[in-house]
Amino acid sequence: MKDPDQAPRIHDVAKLAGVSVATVSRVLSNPSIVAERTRLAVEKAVAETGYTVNVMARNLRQQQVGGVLALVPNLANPFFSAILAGIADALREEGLSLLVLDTRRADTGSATGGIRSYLTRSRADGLIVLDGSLDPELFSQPSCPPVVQACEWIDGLAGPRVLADNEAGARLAVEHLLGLGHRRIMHVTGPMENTLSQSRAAGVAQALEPLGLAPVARMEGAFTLASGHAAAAALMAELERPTAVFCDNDEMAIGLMAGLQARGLRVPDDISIVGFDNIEIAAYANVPLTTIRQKRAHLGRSAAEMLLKHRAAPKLQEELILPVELVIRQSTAPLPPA
Amino acid sequence: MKDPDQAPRIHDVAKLAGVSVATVSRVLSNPSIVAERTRLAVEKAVAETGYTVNVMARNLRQQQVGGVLALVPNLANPFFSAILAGIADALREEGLSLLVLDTRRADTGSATGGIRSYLTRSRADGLIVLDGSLDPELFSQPSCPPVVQACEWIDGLAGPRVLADNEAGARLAVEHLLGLGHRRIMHVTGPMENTLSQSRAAGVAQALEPLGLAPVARMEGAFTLASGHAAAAALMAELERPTAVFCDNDEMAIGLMAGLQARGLRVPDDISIVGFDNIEIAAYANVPLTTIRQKRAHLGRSAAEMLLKHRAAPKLQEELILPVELVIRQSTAPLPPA
DNA sequence: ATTGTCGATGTAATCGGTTACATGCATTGC
DNA sequence: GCAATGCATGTAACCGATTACATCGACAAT
Repeated sequence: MKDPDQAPRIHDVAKLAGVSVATVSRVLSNPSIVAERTRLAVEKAVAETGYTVNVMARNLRQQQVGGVLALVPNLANPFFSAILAGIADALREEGLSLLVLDTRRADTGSATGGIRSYLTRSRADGLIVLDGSLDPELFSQPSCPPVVQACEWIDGLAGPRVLADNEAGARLAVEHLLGLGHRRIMHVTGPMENTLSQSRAAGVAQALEPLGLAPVARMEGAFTLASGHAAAAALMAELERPTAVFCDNDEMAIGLMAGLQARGLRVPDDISIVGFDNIEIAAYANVPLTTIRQKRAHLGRSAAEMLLKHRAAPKLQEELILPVELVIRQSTAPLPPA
Repeated sequence: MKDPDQAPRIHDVAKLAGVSVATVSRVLSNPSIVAERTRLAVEKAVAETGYTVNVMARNLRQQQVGGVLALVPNLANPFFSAILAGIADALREEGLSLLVLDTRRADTGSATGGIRSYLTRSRADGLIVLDGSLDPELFSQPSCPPVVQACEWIDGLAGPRVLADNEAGARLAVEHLLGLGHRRIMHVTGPMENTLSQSRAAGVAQALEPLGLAPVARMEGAFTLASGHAAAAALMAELERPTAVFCDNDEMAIGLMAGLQARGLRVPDDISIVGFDNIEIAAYANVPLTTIRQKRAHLGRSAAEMLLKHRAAPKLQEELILPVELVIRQSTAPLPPA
């Protein structure tokens, strides 16, 4: 060994074992085709040198990166990190690693820096897009690896998707309220340019239309605690005060609940609230929150699995819709007699 | 162009521009040393072919990966994802990408698969370790890239660290309770093998000792809502019921609060509660939570910056301790006269 | 006129593996 | 005895960039 500080290369192992580099490579990647004697000698040499393959060199030769890039709007948001955990799980099982890019902070503008420079086959073997607000044109370059959209989706971007059944979820939530006798229902939405908000609004309409109803009020929030809290003021200002509220996510529901309680309303006695997502804290809120369960880790896992499938089979246009379910807790109650 | 489906290589651009590959490379990486005429011709050829560099090839040649790996115990935990967001931020500014590995799910055992195979220079230019429960021996291989520990730390692993001031935080929390007149104080800890829990326990002791006091009860939780909730039962069972509780994180504080309220105790009238972390929801809890603010994104950013610094300068043993502060809300009140 | 310097560019080695193809040897069939 | 077959292994091309070194022309100094 010339320079003991340098990491050993395959050449060093080959020399020590008295075989060629090809044989060493074969022992590492496909041991069954090399003779037992040779294999043992090579394994011994590997152990003695402490050799590990240089992943970059292998990747270059094999024309693959060994990793998948997830584009998330906000990495700090637990909603997305739960999905990421599912993605990471599925990838690890395939020996792939997870790269993460926070799209809201990264610069979309310049062609050199920014998101665009990550969207190439030489950086990732595939893309999982969790941000529905991106420009579909970003993914149109020929060098762009296969894409799977998850959770949110981009209008004008074809290709495989995996989504929760947002319409059904919103419908379930509102039907639950209707079943309790509520008729004056408010809807606190996410940003309406968001595809998620749009399909939840559609679900709300589907539940109300058969009765000839519509939401008595609608407020556009931002999926944040603060915007839910702000909705409390809007609600109090309504002439015909709603008796129930459906919020597009649990954070807004919790923010709203805090805001209403601060104003002296009791949940569920004075007003019923339903959220969406079933985040962990929903069960531990002041008044445990009735909500729609959405399996986020499972959604992430499914997205990763779909990506791996599509890497092999060419791009069929697949759409996987995951079921959701209603979790009844204590934030909803029958409409009291007038 | 022989095969229009193939991504163009630097060779193709060179031919189109009528220059050598070296010149193209120089235009891309160090434009100032090539003549204006040539540069423009190359840039035109780049635009026409839609060329983008092959990152794998560049990385192999330059012996760097262009990415940093974060080891997190649980990716779905918002506590860590906020730190990750800070890390991602700092890395992006340097043109590095973020790789994430969930250490609890990955297999630590086998030498081939598992965490070990990620801890090599050919996979990441550096490591940010957020999991204090890992075996220090993992990082002792010569091929292991530079490591910075953040938030938690590993006993027996030297090297740079960035931490919140856990001792001071716990001390502040308890001193706040003492200042309100409380003397019977319970401590709900994280797992005691966790270095974080240990230093918070030390801070608690520092605050109590001058008065000759000790926690009247201590319960070991798991940093989860559920374990906080479980602590409520333990608390009620105490003969000398505490008048105040310090919880090692906000999740346990919120779980505890829910559990106590379900048992008819009022916060803060019957009992005061302090958390740690100042997670977003702390302000929107049923009773807004008094807690210790810890800037998690900033902590992540500092860790990344420290890593980048140590990549250049050799390994000085640096330890950065970030200040924390007390945020007083409504879950704490003066001890009522007996 | 000759030499030296400098800036711009080209040539080719290099990073560290994988793998198509070639080779050599032993076994088998005729 | 000789060709055919097959297994184990070696040789060298290849992945696609970067960059040390060589080259060349123009211009300045002697």
